[in-house]
Amino acid sequence: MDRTARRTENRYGNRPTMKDVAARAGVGLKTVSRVVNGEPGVTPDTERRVQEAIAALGFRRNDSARVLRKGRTASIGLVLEDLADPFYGPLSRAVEEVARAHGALLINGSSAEDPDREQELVLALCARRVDGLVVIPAGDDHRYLEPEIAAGVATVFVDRPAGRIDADVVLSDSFGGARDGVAHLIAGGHRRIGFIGDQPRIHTAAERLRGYRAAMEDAGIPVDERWMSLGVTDPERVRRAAEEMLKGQEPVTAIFAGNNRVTVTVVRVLAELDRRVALVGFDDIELGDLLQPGVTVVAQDAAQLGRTAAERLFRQLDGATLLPERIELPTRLIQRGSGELPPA
Amino acid sequence: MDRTARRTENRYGNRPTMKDVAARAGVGLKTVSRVVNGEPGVTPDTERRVQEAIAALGFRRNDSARVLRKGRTASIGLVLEDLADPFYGPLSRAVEEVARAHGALLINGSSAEDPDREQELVLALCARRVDGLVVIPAGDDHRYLEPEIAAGVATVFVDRPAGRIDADVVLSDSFGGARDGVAHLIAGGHRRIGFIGDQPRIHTAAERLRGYRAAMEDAGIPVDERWMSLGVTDPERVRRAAEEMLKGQEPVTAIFAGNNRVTVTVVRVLAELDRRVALVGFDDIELGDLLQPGVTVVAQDAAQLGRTAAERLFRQLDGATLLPERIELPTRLIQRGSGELPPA
DNA sequence: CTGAAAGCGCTTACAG
DNA sequence: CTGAAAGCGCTTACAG
Repeated sequence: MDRTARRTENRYGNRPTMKDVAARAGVGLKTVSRVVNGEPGVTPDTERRVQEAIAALGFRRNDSARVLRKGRTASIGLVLEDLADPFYGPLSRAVEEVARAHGALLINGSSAEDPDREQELVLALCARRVDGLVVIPAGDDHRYLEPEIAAGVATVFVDRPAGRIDADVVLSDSFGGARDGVAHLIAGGHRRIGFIGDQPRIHTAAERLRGYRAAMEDAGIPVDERWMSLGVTDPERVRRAAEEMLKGQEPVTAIFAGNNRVTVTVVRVLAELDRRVALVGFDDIELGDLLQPGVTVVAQDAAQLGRTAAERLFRQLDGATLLPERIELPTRLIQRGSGELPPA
Repeated sequence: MDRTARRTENRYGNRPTMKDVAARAGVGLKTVSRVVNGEPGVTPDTERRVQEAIAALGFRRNDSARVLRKGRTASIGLVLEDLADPFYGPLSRAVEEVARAHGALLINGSSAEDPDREQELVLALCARRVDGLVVIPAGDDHRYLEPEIAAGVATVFVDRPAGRIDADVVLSDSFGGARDGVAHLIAGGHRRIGFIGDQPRIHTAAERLRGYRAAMEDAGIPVDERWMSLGVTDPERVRRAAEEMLKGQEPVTAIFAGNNRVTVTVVRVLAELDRRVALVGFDDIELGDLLQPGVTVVAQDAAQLGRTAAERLFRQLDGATLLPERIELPTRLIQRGSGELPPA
């Protein structure tokens, strides 16, 4: 190998380039490019010489350079709240599968529910010139994305709509799902029903609360302010909220949990109780069917959410001129026991 | 919105470049570069003019071009088996956090436990010139990575070692963890203990089986071949395997489940049974403490696995000349009831 | 069938 | 303090 003194201190660690391959094979640069990209118009003999040089040098095309020239990076960005939240697992995988089918790589990052961090991450992805973005927004003002979208970055929001810009969004029917779940509890005879949800600035949390209120109102049940608690979903806060509604003279007899994180903690709190309290949770949870009682949930299809968003993204990229659309997926009530417990 | 005729057929959608900014501000290209990168040696007045031009044009630096020139992409690749598997959630997040602390983005992809797909993905990442790779390998021959590593791509394997190359690896003590878990069952009086694990070609599966055998041998218990079942971890296969060991004259009285996927299915099978069968699972599972009985597990720290690997990766990138190392993290037996059930 | 030249949008190395 | 030239490793547009 004569690669030692080739370049001074190495970029990309001294990798051979098409130029090196061309020199070794005794052909022009463009011929190497043709062979590497499988373009026609190279005689078998020339091709063989080039292939040999490629193998001997261990050449691998630098897609960074290719991207610069071609203008598309064949990569998309996925910004979500927390890579470790089980809700995003199937969603991420679905996005990845669609991306893969379109030959694109997935750049993944978490906003940690922080609008500034979301923006920082999104703009970093734009600076890398991802072809498109799938965003589960943390913030409520996405005007910072306008120049990017105008410049051609395909963008689809998932799970929550964009703020102050008009963009595609794919979401679950949070309002309807919560309303149905709460109506189910009411149908079971409950009147004092608690709602524990995420921070009210988060669209899904607000929508689910709205669904809760609608179901209560439909049934003519006045809502006590103490039955509703919105805030961060860490176990301590949720635990306090649940305990608060469960004590006193007139405790709630049922709880609607606003998402999977809340449900898990409420299940823990209820397990410690000496009386039975009904529970319906938004989002399905693993093993929820094997608890005693099984956890009744309003399930949403996270994979379908991701798939729909990613497919929409690639339709944008394929040049379809689409007007921004709002796609809402239905939820499904799964009865497993906890939501069918009668009032104490 | 005027998104209809938004794109012509342009590259990067007609974005302004540093050249455009320079022209508008009436300065040289290099001055724009200085301002954009916060380099010193620009008078306040010049800087202001450039900033105005940047704002007016909506300029955003193209990191693709920057990368080509600088030689480092400030991105790392993470290849795992399945983005949707809860085991990888905390691991991914830990890798992301370390990457973020080092100013790098994370490109994420699944191998679906297919060696060819792993290689394809890894090489695609190398073609994008990621600075480093964190790989949970699906295959057992990674010689294809040799030229990449020689060219300077930092590489750390996680959860399973690399095959046929000498590379850093961070893993949990699968052998010791499984041995301890099985020894715990034996200490509880069990002698007919089943082992259901992943495909034997997967390192962790083989190691855990070895741990099972070691514990049995230490206790002087001859192992019946029918007590061991290795294969894919889809629910159908695991269910059949469990049912097989649980029937007949001399059924197993306890099962050791080789990973979280297996545990979840075995829990389901045991829940349908009219007799109590003990269970210890490798990997912790959410809500495992709330089942009846609670699921005893050999827990590994997935986040720590990811964090350790990523930190090691960046130490490589920071130029430390490190010999390939094998870092093994301890596991922890968590008793919750299922592993303490006596033999029938 | 083949290749030299120009260019993608930046940074580097250098000169003023 | 400022900027023109060269170059990163490819592809595009063109000419032979």
